[in-house]
Amino acid sequence: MLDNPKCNCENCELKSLFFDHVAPEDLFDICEIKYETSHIKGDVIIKEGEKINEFIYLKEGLVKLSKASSNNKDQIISFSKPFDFVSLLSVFSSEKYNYTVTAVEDSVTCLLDLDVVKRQAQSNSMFTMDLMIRVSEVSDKIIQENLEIKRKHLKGRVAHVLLYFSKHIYNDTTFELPISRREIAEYIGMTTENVIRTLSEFRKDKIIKIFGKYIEIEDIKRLENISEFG
Amino acid sequence: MLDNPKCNCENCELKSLFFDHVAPEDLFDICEIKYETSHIKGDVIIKEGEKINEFIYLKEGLVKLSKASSNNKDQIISFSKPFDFVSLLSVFSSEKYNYTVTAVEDSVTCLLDLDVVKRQAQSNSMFTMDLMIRVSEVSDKIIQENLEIKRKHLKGRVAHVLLYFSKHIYNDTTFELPISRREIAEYIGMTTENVIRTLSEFRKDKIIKIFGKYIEIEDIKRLENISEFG
DNA sequence: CGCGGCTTTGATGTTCATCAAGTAAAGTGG
DNA sequence: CCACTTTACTTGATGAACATCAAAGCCGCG
Repeated sequence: MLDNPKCNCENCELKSLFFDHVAPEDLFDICEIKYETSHIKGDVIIKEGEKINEFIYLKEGLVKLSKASSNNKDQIISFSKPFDFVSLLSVFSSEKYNYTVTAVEDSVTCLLDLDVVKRQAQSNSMFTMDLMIRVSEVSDKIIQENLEIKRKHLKGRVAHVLLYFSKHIYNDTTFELPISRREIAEYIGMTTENVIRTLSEFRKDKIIKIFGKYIEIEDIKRLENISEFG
Repeated sequence: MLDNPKCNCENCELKSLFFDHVAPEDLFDICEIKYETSHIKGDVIIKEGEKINEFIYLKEGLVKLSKASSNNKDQIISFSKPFDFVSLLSVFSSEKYNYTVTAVEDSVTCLLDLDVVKRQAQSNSMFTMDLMIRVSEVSDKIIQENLEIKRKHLKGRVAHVLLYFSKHIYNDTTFELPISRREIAEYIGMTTENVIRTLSEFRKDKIIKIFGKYIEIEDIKRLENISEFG
């Protein structure tokens, strides 16, 4: 029964994140109703204000969490890859999504009916405990990251973002920036022009190399120094 | 048994927040080991870095949640009164407290042994669900509040803080500011001098009256306008 | 009483946003 | 596939917003 070709949740690498403490037969029920969706870069996965009907989690890719502000300016709250999941945020405290989630790389999400998940949560305390720990971790990360950025100036913030993608997302000193200069600006709360100026300055100072969206960190020590004290 | 004079949790006005779904006998066990503590204004209730041994919640008063930054500057993350509880944040995702909690008004906290609470959480899914909803709400509030502040300029931020205390904390257009000008600055990410200048400006423009820590909002419409667009 | 922290105001300089203008890249419809 | 349009990127010049420095009065507390 668990070999049902439609249901490969047993082998899902994310299973242990949420479903370690769910009985196989319950997992099968959940799995039966799941819905996997592919999104290409730029796709809006969740729109703020929409009613929450599903429990959504990210299987592959990279997404941004944002909120529309006045005069069509967005604020980017955080980025998430699989394993540090985001749609958790509103799911248990609100009827509607408070934030928009957009794919910044091609992504795959898995949708579960929220009522089924809630039912499971109400009857299976170990599962609920797992969820709560996740919710707590995700929130904590966002709050801490925002504090970090807040206490820095322009250069420190740009350096911070570069190091964030290098260390936390790509594990490489060379990577393709998945977002535009404007999105960096929306994330760190500065203007696009000043983000560009700062990147150019880092280039002139031989701290990074820039080829369009491709970034190569040449002098990570100095970048870390700027992030910390600049 | 539930009339045990040492155990008045049955009548605690916070009971329904966390303990609606806890069986009376379990509640009694939890209650037996509880520890109520009074703190005067300025007392540090939780220090960042300390090991988390208790589940702490605020019964009375007002506290601030902060984090020490470099060169002895603090960043204030949020304020909490009873019912929107804060120590929840780290409790389930970390071994140690990530933030410092300080009383900004005389406060009373109730401490429960964390293991006992965790044991309850692991066996009582409705209780865990209640907790999770709380964690989710608290985090969401903090994130949203920080976004609001971030998108505003100096004047808008100061106006925002005044309205925050007026509307969310005191429900009155006249109130005593529980925090110093410096703490306002630490909360909104500006300098003390500029906070003071802005308050003085509001006074000159007859938007507020200032008597030391006492604030009287004279023209709330304009203050709201400044908060929104200033 | 005097010391340290909080508050206040002014003068000055730095950081950053805004405006402008041009180039490159990427999507769009015929 | 090419002309067209839009969006992203880049640099410079200017001014506004804000931090920093300085100095003085105030208040509470040991």
